[in-house]
Amino acid sequence: MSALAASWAPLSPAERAVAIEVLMHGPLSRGEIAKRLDLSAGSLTRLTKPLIESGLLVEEAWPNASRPARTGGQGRPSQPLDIVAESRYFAGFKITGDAVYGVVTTLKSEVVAQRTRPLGTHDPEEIADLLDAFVQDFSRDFPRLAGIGVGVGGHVRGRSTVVDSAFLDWDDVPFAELLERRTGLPVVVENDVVALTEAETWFGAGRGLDRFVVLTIGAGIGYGLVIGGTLVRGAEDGHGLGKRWIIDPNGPLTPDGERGSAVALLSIPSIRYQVQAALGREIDYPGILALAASGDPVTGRVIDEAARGLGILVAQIANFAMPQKILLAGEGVGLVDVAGETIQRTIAAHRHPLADPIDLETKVSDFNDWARGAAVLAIQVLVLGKTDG
Amino acid sequence: MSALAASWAPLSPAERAVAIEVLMHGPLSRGEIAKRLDLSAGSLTRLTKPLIESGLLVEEAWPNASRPARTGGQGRPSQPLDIVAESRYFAGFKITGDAVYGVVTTLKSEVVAQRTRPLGTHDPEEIADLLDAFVQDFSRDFPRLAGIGVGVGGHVRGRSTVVDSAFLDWDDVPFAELLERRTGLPVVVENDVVALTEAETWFGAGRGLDRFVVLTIGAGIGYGLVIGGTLVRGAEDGHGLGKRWIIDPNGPLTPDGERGSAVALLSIPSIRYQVQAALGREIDYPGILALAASGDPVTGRVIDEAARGLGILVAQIANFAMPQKILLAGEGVGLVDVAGETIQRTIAAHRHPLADPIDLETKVSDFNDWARGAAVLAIQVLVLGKTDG
DNA sequence: GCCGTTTAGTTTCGTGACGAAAAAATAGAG
DNA sequence: CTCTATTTTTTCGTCACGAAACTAAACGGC
Repeated sequence: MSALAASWAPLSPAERAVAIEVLMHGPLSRGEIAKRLDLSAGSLTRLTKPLIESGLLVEEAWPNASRPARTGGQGRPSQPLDIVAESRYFAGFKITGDAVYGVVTTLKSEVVAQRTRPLGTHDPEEIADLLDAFVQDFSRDFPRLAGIGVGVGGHVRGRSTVVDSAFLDWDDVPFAELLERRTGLPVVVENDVVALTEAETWFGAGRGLDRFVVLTIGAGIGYGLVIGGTLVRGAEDGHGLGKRWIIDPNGPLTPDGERGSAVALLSIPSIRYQVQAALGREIDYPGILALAASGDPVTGRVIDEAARGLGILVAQIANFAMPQKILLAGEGVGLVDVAGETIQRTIAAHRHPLADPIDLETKVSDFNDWARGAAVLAIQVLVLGKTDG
Repeated sequence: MSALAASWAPLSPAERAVAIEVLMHGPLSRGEIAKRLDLSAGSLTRLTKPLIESGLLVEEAWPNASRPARTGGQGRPSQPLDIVAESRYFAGFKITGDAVYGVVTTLKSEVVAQRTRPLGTHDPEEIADLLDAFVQDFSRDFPRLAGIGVGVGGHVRGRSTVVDSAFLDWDDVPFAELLERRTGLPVVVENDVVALTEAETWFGAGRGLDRFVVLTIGAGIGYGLVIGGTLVRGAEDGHGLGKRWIIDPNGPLTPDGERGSAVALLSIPSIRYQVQAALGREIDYPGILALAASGDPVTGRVIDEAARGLGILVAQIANFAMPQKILLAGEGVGLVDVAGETIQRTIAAHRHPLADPIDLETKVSDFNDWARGAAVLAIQVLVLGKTDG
């Protein structure tokens, strides 16, 4: 069984399309898949056979005794196919400057285990050792680990090499190779925002949407644009777009980012920097939000400015990309709870009153969600052979 | 010959890809096309044969006596193929509220004739009659007219029906049908900005670029975004995006567009409205630009505000879409000549100093360029069977 | 309970697009 | 004139696909 599952043949383009369709849109009968992919019924018999034999798909089994209420029609009942979520497990990691976050997910991207460890070093070899230890650990519970995805803040080339990463101080580190040598498993390395956006597009808030934007607020500002269901790749991925994204030329100046940039206004370190400079003492981000919510004027001013900046950013994105949905994610979205009204008011001021309202979703995400995003990348690349990017 | 050329079989997807490759990237040998499209040499022999027989392509003939200097190599010389530009002619029209602009182009989108006529009515039937007269006229000089493209400001459905057009006061007019009935030629109707953007992507400033933006300034503001070499279509096409595009919530209020919107700041009617209100007399757009250039303070203030608005707009587009090039087109680009410095300064203020400089191209375009864009759409749809959109 | 009806899925067969490889064409070099 | 290099053509085998006939599995009417 494990040996059989291990020998998944590389999928043909048509098989891949079938697998993705089932993975993204739940159980589907052959006929339904045929309609969606514009193929003949005969082709679907042909395409699904090897996928079922290899264990990637199963015919959905009804409870032996009674079937679910028929949908009314007569005729032979359709036979929905579904992904065997547990046929393979994937490890996903998010590496920050301070810690490593690891998760194990099924093929359907459900997290079944997670673990965190602080990082005492930025040395690639040592971090690879640490991740290897994670993987060995995970392997005990999930022997059928099929691949590893790694997300880092920074620019990644060829899904394998970290070209540069400010948080880690890396420069052209072939991290996929380092980790593959240790674990013997295939490794996919990608920019963290790219990974999170892909994950949300396939399994999260952006599922099935044609146009979709992910905006992350955390140590930096991340931006992922999906058009036609596909992530738009650009040279700017992981290049600190947010540092250059000037929202207000007269805005605050902070150590990170240009004056008035998205990073300077919105990122957690910049907000802490501003508040701490004003208060004259150390305070963490949740503390700042609590202070602002309780009416503290100094903190409130900083948060208010951040909220206005976010409103402008969202309005600009909405104006240019016209996404069906904008997802705010990252560790800094608590801002929305505290200053949601200011954000909405600012958005309204920069949009036509008759323009379509923006579907703005906020997802309180932690670093494990980033790790899950990396695991989704591994699923895409390793199981389905998705190659672009 | 004419009969043969008239019977171009519909192209298969692979043939279409070959035709488009040759059309867009000049004369190419079979081997070169094979490399670009990732096909085998044998396939190229197969695919090019019917295209040559149908007269769409030719083997480039060298001057009989002497060949051009060989590229150095030995071996059988390659045989470049080229589009027969004159094998078919296309008519393109731009309909404004005041006039109809018509051109005739070759397959390579070279304009070989053009004509203008003022419009005394907005009645669809009468305008169709007028266009029919144009076509009859053009047909005398270019009997091999193969199709007609029509560009209108407004929202167009299915490349055939004008859903609404503010300038013409049309509402669900099946204009393609009206014109096809009269001329007997296939007609493609499309939003004018879409047509211009496609034309510039295929044959103009955006040729071969992956990311490209067209921003038009005229009676309104138009925005065309090309990603991955393909125009991004959205529900907003022709829906007056510029009216809602708020640049400065405290900006001027004019009859068109929302206060401080792109249209209110930049469009020709809005600029004229502002200047005329201030001067208390009628003045045309070139006159305004001349006044501003000569240092008139009243006009200068309006133009300055427009220039700053344009700078912000360009900076936002650059930040968000990261295009390799932004093309400013339309009848209102004269603004750039007069206030180029202000525009550049404003762009710089809203961009990081280290961000890649923006490749900003200005094209002084008149209505005939819009008409040419419509002809390009007809080429895409009618000859090459491009169906999306 | 048997039989038509209906819908889902399978099998068979023919077509067509493609690549691999051999062959032909066409040039320059010696 | 022959050899070699390069492009193009031809030939042939493979494979993916759709059409259509066929089988499977349900329901309802009698």
